[in-house]
Amino acid sequence: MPGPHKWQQRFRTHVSRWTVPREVILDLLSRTSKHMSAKEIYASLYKMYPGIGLTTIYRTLDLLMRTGFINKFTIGDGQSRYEFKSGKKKEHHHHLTCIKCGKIIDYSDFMDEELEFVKKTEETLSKRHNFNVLGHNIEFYGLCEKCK
Amino acid sequence: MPGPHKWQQRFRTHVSRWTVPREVILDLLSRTSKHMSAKEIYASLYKMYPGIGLTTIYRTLDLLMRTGFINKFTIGDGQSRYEFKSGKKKEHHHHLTCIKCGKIIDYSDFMDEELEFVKKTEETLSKRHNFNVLGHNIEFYGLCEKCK
DNA sequence: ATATATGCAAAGGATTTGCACGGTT
DNA sequence: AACCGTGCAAATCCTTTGCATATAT
Repeated sequence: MPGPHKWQQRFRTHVSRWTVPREVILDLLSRTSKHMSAKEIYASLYKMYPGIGLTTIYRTLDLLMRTGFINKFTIGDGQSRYEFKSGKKKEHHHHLTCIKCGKIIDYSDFMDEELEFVKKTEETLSKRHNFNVLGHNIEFYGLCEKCK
Repeated sequence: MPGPHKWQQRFRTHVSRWTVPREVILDLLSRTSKHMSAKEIYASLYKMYPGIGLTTIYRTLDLLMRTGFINKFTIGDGQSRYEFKSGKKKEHHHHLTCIKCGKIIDYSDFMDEELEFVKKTEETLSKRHNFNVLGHNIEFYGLCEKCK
């Protein structure tokens, strides 16, 4: 078990045990800007941490999503993808996906209007439906330059 | 093969052959307000049209999505869901999902702001990335009243 | 010491593919 | 007649579950 870590505190208060798999998975996601699938995370971690199991990755990702550390989304290619929720406005983005070749483009323009729209919607949905809103996914899809 | 149908024309110009499975699937989706999965569509059609295959349903849904008749989306329970794109403002909606029990709430409020936001985003994304934007999915997720 | 997390193997499901037959144009 | 669409069965692929072991607190 590595030494003290920046998330350990927050993690303990929300969840429970701070373990190596949980640290390395969260650490990996916080460092990449990619939308990683469970398999990709597995492949990436295997180098540093052979012996880690895919099952643990799925379980940890689910836990991290439920506790608000990461976002989960699906973009039609059959596998779920995950990304770190940084909280920094800069790093927040949405997706534009090609339904033919699977290409994903991140965009983070219009954030001022979008942010306002999203915030307002979240608040109202929370109240109206008594939901604890944890996150959102906004996706536009279509055919990219090459595929259309 | 049923008689002439309201979509036949539009379908032919965009796609190709007008067949029974294609008609019944599109017809079913146009009549329901549910977010149906392939399996549910299969079960629903089986009564009227025994002998239809699940494979055909998947292939037809994919075709209908690619040609802009329906929307496809996923909400975390592992299966894709489909809904008719009516074009009518009233019927347009987005989703609020509980990540624990899987409950889906449709909401169609804020449509004026949202519509403007969506339209503007679509236009800009189309230009900037040279995309043919076919649709969008906006989802908020969290814990519902019972699960939080 | 005790409750929780992990890893492996197997199970479960959704979706896709190959191929011969049938239906549209 | 030619080509496209369909249906079945098998194959794939992602994700979840059962259970014995290892680990955090």
